Amino acid sequence: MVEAEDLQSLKMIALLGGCKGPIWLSSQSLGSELGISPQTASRRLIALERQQFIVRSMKPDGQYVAVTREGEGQLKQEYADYIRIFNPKRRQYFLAGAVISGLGEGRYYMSIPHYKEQFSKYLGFEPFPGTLNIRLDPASIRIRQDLEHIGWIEISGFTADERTFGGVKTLPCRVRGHDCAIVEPSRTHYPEDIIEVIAGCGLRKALDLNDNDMIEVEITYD
Amino acid sequence: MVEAEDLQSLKMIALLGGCKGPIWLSSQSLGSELGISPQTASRRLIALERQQFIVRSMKPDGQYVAVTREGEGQLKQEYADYIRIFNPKRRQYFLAGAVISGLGEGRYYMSIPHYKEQFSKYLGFEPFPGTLNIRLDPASIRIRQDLEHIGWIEISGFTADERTFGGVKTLPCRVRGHDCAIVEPSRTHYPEDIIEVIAGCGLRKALDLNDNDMIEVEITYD
DNA sequence: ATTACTAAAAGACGAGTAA
DNA sequence: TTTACTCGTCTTTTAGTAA
Repeated sequence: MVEAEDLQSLKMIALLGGCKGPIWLSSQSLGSELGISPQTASRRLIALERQQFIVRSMKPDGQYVAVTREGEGQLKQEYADYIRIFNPKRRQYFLAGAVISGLGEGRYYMSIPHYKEQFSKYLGFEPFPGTLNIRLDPASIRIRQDLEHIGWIEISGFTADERTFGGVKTLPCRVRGHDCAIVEPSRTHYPEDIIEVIAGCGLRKALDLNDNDMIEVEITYD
Repeated sequence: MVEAEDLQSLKMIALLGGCKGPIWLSSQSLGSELGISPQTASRRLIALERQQFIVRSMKPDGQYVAVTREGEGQLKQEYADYIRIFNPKRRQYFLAGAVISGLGEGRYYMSIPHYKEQFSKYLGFEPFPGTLNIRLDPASIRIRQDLEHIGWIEISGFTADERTFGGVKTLPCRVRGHDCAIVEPSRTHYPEDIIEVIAGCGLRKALDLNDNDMIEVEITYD
């Protein structure tokens, strides 16, 4: 495995055109590009040459430096890693958090036929009357925020008996192999560290969950 | 500017899924991925957290780690650098070498009407009767090899007076602002550290070149 | 099992120097 | 000007330890 500093130097040489042909360098010029002393830059060049990542041609007042095939291979591997990070085939996110006791609101809404029918229609399962509430781990909060911008399913509200039932949005997900969905009111603000998950069965019982158990929620879309 | 080691660790966390959600890590597991000790891995995590490139959520037996927006920004910048290295708009290569005295062969061939006409037709200039010979710097030899695989213009040979004149291939290039072309026999093997360049005028005189002067040759294509 | 500290060992850094 | 050495210093690493 190539040293992190060597990789940094090699990348800089490539950025300066070292893959397209020999570039004119001095230890000082490379050093100032990298924010290191000429001595250290010189040592980096020696190290890269010894690993055959560059070839050098010394002149009295500097040197020609070019990236070799091996050097370019290293850089391409690195490039491939970044492609893997940023261009996954299908987008997939994870949330982690602890099971908490809800306020029973979910159960109430899930008992209302209008919502029940809509969820069945869009999610492919008839929601169990009750939600699993999860307090997100701090590390998950940013992901939760990112999820706001993807394709939630909107379920409209309605008015009945002079009472207004608000719209709800839902996002299919998986929890330990079960098809589930995150649900959330469309309009009203919701605590950003809590999610409510519904499923076709009672998750608490099916997964033998107790308060404070850690659990992961997987969201996939394309 | 982010430290090279920190970047390495951050990239590994991203590869493990840290941009898609919190991942379960221990200093030991990260250390073994990176080939460093758990102590160092722990310190790296602390450093990344202090720079706000990751958020952590400690548990008794490990930790959840997720890449923050700033951390992802750093990685994207790195990604952009690699894109710049490998996806330039138009391909461009450089060769560097020293002017040497040729054997006068070029002058002979360039005086033959058949070649002269063909070069004029394909290159857009009437070649000066003479070639500039360049001994490539060792750092350029790999680029020269890469150039074998791109689009050279083939100029056919011919037979006259019971003598066979071989085919020649040529590649347009620029030398200090002058439109030129590298020429080389199509069939016979040619020393890989020497190139012959033709132009519409006598380059030696026009550029005031003497033997051993260093010169760069620019090849651009799309 | 963890994390993260302290302290000794190893290694990297840059000033100075020679070619 | 270069490159690349030596050398003293400082940083980083890892082993050991405690929580």
